[in-house]
Amino acid sequence: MSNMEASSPEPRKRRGSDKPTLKQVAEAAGVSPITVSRALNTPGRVNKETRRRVTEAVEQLGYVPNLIAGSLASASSRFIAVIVPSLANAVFIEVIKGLQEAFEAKGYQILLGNTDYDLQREHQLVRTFLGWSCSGLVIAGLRHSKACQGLLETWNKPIVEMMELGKGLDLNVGLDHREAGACMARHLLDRHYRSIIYVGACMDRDYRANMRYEGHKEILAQAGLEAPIIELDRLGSLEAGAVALDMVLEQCPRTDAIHFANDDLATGALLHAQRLGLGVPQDIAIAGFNGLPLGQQVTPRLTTIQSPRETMGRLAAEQILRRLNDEPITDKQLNVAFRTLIGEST
Amino acid sequence: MSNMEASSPEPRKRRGSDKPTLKQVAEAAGVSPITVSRALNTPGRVNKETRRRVTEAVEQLGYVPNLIAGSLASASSRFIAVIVPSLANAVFIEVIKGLQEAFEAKGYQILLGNTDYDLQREHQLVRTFLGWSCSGLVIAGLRHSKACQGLLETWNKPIVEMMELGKGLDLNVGLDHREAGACMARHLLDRHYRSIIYVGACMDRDYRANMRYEGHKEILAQAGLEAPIIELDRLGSLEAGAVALDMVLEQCPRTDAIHFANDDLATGALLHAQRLGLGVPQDIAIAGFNGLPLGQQVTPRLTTIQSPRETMGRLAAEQILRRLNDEPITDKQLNVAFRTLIGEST
DNA sequence: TTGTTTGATGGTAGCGCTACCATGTTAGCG
DNA sequence: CGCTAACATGGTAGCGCTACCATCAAACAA
Repeated sequence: MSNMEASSPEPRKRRGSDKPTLKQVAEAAGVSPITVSRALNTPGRVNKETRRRVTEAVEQLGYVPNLIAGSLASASSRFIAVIVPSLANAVFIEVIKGLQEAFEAKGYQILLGNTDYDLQREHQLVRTFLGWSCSGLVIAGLRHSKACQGLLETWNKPIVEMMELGKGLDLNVGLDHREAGACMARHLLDRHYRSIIYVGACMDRDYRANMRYEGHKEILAQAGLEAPIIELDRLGSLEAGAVALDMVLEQCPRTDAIHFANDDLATGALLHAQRLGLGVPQDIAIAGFNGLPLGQQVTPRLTTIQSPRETMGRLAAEQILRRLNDEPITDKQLNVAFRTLIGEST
Repeated sequence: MSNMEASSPEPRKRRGSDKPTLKQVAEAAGVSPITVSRALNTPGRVNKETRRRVTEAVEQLGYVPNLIAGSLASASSRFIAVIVPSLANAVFIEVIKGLQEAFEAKGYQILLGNTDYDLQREHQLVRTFLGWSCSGLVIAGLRHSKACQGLLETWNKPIVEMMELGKGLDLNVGLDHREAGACMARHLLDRHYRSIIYVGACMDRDYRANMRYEGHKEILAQAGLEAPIIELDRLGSLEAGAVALDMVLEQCPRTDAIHFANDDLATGALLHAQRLGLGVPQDIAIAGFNGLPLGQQVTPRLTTIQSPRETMGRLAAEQILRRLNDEPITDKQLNVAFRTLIGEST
């Protein structure tokens, strides 16, 4: 009567947690698993009474749907990959906020990746995120490594490249950095500054700051002026701005205006000028880029360019969502407008 | 010869993308799928030559592992859920940075959720994240809705509740807000301020600010002083700080010191005082909480309390990682030290 | 020799869910 | 009354991967 397998009465100890599954909910509710699935995902397609029984069973068992299994079966995960070069920069944080709000409202979950301005790391992140069957991808910048570019080209889901303007892989939401730099340069010339220096931080990596410098340089050239530049080899911060001011005062004492690559640097310099007893703008004028709240609260208020950060995030999200819902996209390339904020610092 | 099924020669059009799978890599490399899996996940367990053939096939096919399938099969996802009340606050951003760096280095991916200080939303996020089979959870605060608490209690993976100190569900990393508030109150008394007002923002939601107020109140009471408080009904910001200063000047003109719930408010007030031509600290002293860089760059420097934000994130991550690696945990409750930064604003 | 360990590989059987098709039931229509 | 459409539900067959066990050869000890 006993057989050879008697020593192993249970089929086999398997992996997996002991959490209730859809099947158990189905049994408890007296329906088939597929009906439970429908009751949870497309309630409209299920009879009201059945739905009630299902929700009851869910509550009673404390069932939490296994989203991983669902994603595998449906080959889509409601993840949106977001890849930015830095979290230290308030600009990206605000863009992310815009993205987060727009996507969360539609039930998408953001997977956040941070490249630290390293294209190798960017490629790695893209690979990983593709592995999660993301529904879409938002990435900062138009420049990627060749391998990464190839990976993205064959990926047939919506992609937004943001922050800068240009023709990219798929969708694009950005602002014209060259024009922004030119704009501020024009303003400084209008105010009769003639010895203008540009100060940036890590511009080999933050190449968008370099694009602004190009615009700046072009305008100065048209006015027959040189466009000297100082590059710091540390990321922008208030402290770095203070250091930069010292460098300018020492190396180019006749400078009458500094065009900073961002508000952190500019505000740091402005506060440092106060400590040094320098008048802004009488002794030296200071301009920034981004329009962070900070710059608008110091005295004198910082002249800067308001970049629409949350808006950029929101627009990027809307473009992706439009694609995902098969809605028409009128313009694959969105030029987000910026605004010049004239403070008293110039 | 023909049969009834002839009209459907192919088995059936199935879902799923056309991306290469592990199986195809295995065929290309002339090994079994399981060997490919091992070659990718535990290269040490595979012969060197076999490994080479596999990597070659991977490269050639452009294979990207489907992490969703892997997670389902292994019932673990290398996701870490991180739930914070707000992304608008620089404090949480820095904590997240600390978490991100520590987890990313070990190959974990953060799933970020934002409750907007809403316990209902928190519960919803926890449910969703549990559905992703996260390996661990980091959540801000010790207070959760009852349902959420229940869900977490039965979840047998590492949890860190952070930001505040106390006995929680599992692990805890935080600072003693009551003591921090007391500390600053003592400092203000030392400096002979006697008419001290506390100013907070949305303290029903930001209850940790309230804990600091409790500490503040206790110290003042010991000195026989009242502890008046003004609560703003908007979140902390530079602008809100300016508004708050106006309120204090109007409602309690004899105030000689303001203890703000955070640096944003305090710095906003400080800058506004300058605009009004008020001397800080001669006319009014100002103190904050957090030790954000901003407050250390204004003149006078802000007196504040340095909360170890990135450290808190890093420590939280380390606790989780220790659990995940079955390393011993000496203390389930970590009290992160804070430091009083005395500026010239008091 | 025989037994035991180690190293490399493979086969089987799911993980928990949803896409796809099929079925039955009721309503609507000429 | 037959025919179609709409609704409600169920069965089957995977999604792409890994846990678990088994196998087989080579190495080594007794």
